[in-house]
Amino acid sequence: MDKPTIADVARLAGVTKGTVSHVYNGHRPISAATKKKVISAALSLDWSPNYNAQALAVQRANAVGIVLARDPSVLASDTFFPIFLSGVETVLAKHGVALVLQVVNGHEMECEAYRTMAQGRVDGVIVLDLSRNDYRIPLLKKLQLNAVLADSCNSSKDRGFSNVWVDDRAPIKILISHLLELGHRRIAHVSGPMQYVHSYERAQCYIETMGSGELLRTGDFTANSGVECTKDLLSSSNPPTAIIYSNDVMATAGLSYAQSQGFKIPEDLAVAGFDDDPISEHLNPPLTSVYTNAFKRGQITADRLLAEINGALPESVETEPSRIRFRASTGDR
Amino acid sequence: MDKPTIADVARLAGVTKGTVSHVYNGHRPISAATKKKVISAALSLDWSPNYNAQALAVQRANAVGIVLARDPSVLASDTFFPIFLSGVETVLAKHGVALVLQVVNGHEMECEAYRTMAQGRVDGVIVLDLSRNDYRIPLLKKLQLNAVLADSCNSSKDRGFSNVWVDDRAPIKILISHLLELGHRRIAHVSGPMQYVHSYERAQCYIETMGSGELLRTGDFTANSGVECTKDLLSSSNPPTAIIYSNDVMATAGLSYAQSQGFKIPEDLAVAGFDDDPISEHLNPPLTSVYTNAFKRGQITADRLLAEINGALPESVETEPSRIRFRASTGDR
DNA sequence: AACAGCTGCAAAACCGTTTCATTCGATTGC
DNA sequence: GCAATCGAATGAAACGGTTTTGCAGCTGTT
Repeated sequence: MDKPTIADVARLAGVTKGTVSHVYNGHRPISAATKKKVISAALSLDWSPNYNAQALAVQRANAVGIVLARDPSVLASDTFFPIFLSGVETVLAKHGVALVLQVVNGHEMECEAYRTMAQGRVDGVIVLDLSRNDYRIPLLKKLQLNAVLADSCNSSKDRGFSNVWVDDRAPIKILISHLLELGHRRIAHVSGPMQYVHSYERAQCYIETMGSGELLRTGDFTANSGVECTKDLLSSSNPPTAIIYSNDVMATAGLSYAQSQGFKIPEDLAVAGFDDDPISEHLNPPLTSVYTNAFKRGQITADRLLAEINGALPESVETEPSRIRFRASTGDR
Repeated sequence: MDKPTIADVARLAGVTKGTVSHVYNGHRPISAATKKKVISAALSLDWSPNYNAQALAVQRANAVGIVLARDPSVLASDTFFPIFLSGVETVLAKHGVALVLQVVNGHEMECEAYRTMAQGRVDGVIVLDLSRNDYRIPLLKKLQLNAVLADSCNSSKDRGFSNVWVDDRAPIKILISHLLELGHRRIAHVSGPMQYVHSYERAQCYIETMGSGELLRTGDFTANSGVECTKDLLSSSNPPTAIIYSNDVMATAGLSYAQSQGFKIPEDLAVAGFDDDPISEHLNPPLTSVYTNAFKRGQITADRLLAEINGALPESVETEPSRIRFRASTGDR
């Protein structure tokens, strides 16, 4: 009734545990005859190697971790993460590696999560939502944990970790110049929290390109903050004619608010988002957004992490540039 | 430089490994003096027990699993799951239990995922997206895996697993009677795939309450299918004046499509969704939807699973009934 | 003073697998 | 025909903890 062990298989096959092990991992040549005996014994007992024992013996968990420090409602409206995750999983599945996911709130719990992961639970972690001067970097180094950072610029030269980055400035520049061509002069930006590298890079690029931060508002990626920032911008004495939001949830909420106040989109106000939520092209009007290829980034990130776990050196790799999906909310198509 | 082991701690404290172990798990009384020695030794070495070794010894992984068989884009637009997950994690974190998540595509990979989880990687699983006559139920029984099902009706009397269920019929009934009161007579329903219990229950209740399935269309929870079903319904010779969708993504896409065709919402068409996506109340018009309290359901589900892992018997528990958030898309507020 | 009953720790066995040094037997080369 | 070689299997020692057993040294009772 109890789960059979390798010893049971060995006994039934008339060989030793070591031989059974070698049959299954191919680290030593085994004669065809014994191989057959062992396999049929294992099959008849319905045996498969115990994960924890294996992990203990080879000192490898065959798992990687992701720690998310996010509020549930922010988590819910982020469409980047689940698609990124799918990409990660396609790669992990191919190598029989599991993903352990921890959603935490607060600095304390976050550190704790990394710490327990470092106790042999995972072989490495993927670090998302990178902050400028992220405190996790020294922590991870101290824990001697393999890690790959998902970054928004090539800032990790000397950090000793791999990073898989995408240029978050380029799409902002393109969006702005496109809006300028359409005749817009007062272009606003609703950013995410500035501690995040992605929010910061986008906002910084916006300021540099526009030459001013007058029409910059800082949101927090929630629908609520999208509405609040929009309200603030539109009620000013010299309101913008276009707003670029740092994600689609804020853009959608802002757009809907503007509509409810009688603004015609895009005639009175052009709107663009970021991350291209699958729903965005089905809104009314369809929302212009930046497609960041989250799936592929997930795959590349996982690939790098596995490589590093297998001994490769840290490396900085740039992923495919984001592309802009121009739609009716900016007057396109 | 290498990670310290329990033996290092024992040596430094001048005791044996067993004593160190007892200090940390309290299975035997230890004198205050030794306890102090051991703890200070552990602290100075920065030791903490190795996860795999512990798991092997106590035959418990201290982890639970979730396998999701979903297409990335469906995963991305599902807001139920991330919030449910947050609820699960709050409970797990409190008990130091990790979550291993596997996103798979296809029956084959799904079985494989459950199988590897059963090899000691997790102590139990949470089963989502239950199908009628779900093939996973016999599989899980065969694998002798603890499991809690997230169900949409109390159908699991004799299945031998705990289920945490919510009545998905009640909100449909309320929605329909509300729409009837508002004068609607032709009320349509866009469901999810009928193999899922939740989709089936909602659709079945819809048919029973309306007395006909004439205005029932089957979608797949994607924005695209929301548009297609809506197009089909609105282009019929006797179109509905109200549509209830089985999730908010389809509802939002359908609503936007109707608007783009010149329908005024809610005057020409009333629209309601399901699951109350955080963005829904910020749409234009705000979307009436069914709030299912995913966070709490996650907590309750995790609690049951942990109880069962600790020896409790399977049990069927009904969670707090869903409540309807009436908003302008149905002419409320 | 003898004996039972505690208490607190040491020692050893165990969890299920991998790995490493070794042995055994069959070939091969000279 | 004998040493050297080689492939295949063995047995024991890790891996890093937990749990059980056993023993020494007290305490307290009669």
